[in-house]
Amino acid sequence: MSTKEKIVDAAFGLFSQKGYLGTTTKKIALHAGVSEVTLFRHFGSKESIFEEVIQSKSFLPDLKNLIPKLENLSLKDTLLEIATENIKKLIMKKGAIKIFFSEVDRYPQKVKESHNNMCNALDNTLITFLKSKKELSNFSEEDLIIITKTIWYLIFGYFLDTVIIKNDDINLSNFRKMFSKKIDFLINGIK
Amino acid sequence: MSTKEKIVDAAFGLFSQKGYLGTTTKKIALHAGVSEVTLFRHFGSKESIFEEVIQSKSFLPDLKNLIPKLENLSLKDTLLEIATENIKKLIMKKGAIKIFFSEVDRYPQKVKESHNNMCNALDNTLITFLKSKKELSNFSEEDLIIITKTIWYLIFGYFLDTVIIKNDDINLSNFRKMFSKKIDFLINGIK
DNA sequence: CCATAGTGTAAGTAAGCACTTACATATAAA
DNA sequence: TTTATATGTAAGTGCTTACTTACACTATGG
Repeated sequence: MSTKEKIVDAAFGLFSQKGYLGTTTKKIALHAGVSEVTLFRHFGSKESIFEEVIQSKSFLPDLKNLIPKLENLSLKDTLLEIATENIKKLIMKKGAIKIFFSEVDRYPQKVKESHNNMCNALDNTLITFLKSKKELSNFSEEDLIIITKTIWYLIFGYFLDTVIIKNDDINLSNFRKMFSKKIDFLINGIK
Repeated sequence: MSTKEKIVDAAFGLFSQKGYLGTTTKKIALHAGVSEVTLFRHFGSKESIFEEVIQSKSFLPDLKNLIPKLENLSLKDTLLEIATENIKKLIMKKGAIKIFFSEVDRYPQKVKESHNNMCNALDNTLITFLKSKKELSNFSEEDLIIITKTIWYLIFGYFLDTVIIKNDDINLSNFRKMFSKKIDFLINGIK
């Protein structure tokens, strides 16, 4: 791993745990296993380390790779797979998400942009996919958007509640059990 | 308003916008319209100002006041009223919620505690209420918990997405329209 | 052998921070 | 009038921070 990468990795870990202001260049250097001067020689300032971190650690969800696997599944199983895949992704990117939340006001544009990209990518892929399901063929575009948001909020709400706030680990099989029930309710209604 | 209150209010505003480390005692004093020394005479340290802020600005949702109004409504309208009431509350407490999110790692116990209290209060009131609805009499306790969480995540997810991340204002009538559809799907199913 | 690029150590700088001290002022109760 | 209480101003202390400068070391390629 190059010196630059070591620095970015260390900075990422610290920023996500302690926030931007709670992280010192000294600690970044220490965690990266380099001297503080080296850090400034590579990046010039703490600010530009942060920018590099946001750029390199932000992410787009890649539902596209998942779609082939879903062709022959029922609507319920499909949604369950999508939810599982996404919660895994969220867990992997926990650090980045924490940074986004605590630095929203420091870098409003970047955070907003990144969030919008992420959501749009997710929404579009999911909507396109839902359109192709015969069970949902009678729904309007508008309705599908609402259904998509519903599913997304269920995943995101659970993630924030459990991982970010309670800081518990997610047990994937428990998550699937829970989510499976929620989807049941959504598909069949609670009435 | 007493000097103490002025200080706590100013600190609250700044903490929620800039975070704990991003807020200086100088700025708190300035915003409160008092001198910095006065601030230390009252609280002794920045830390204890923060503690006062968390204590005085944290909140429990009070669904209880709402319940009488809900007696004669349909399940759907009931849930819609509850959601509306809660999103209003969340908006009012936006600042406190922002502080919770950005200071989770600084004060894990307090934030966790506060969050758990809030969620439990909400869950319990809502579950008790749902139990009383005849439409839901055939559901188990476990199912009702899941339904409760589903509703809560829909509200919370929307709030975070719109208010915290996008920093948009919530148009209550739009929210109700959206949420009404989501509840329709939940009650009647999407199949 | 020499030049270059990347690194380390040590020391320091200027600024900002939480917090303190000393002293003056105002108000209101005794 | 005196006294206690709450405030303000001004100055300063000690610490930490991001960032700099100067110099020495090592490895690699020509």
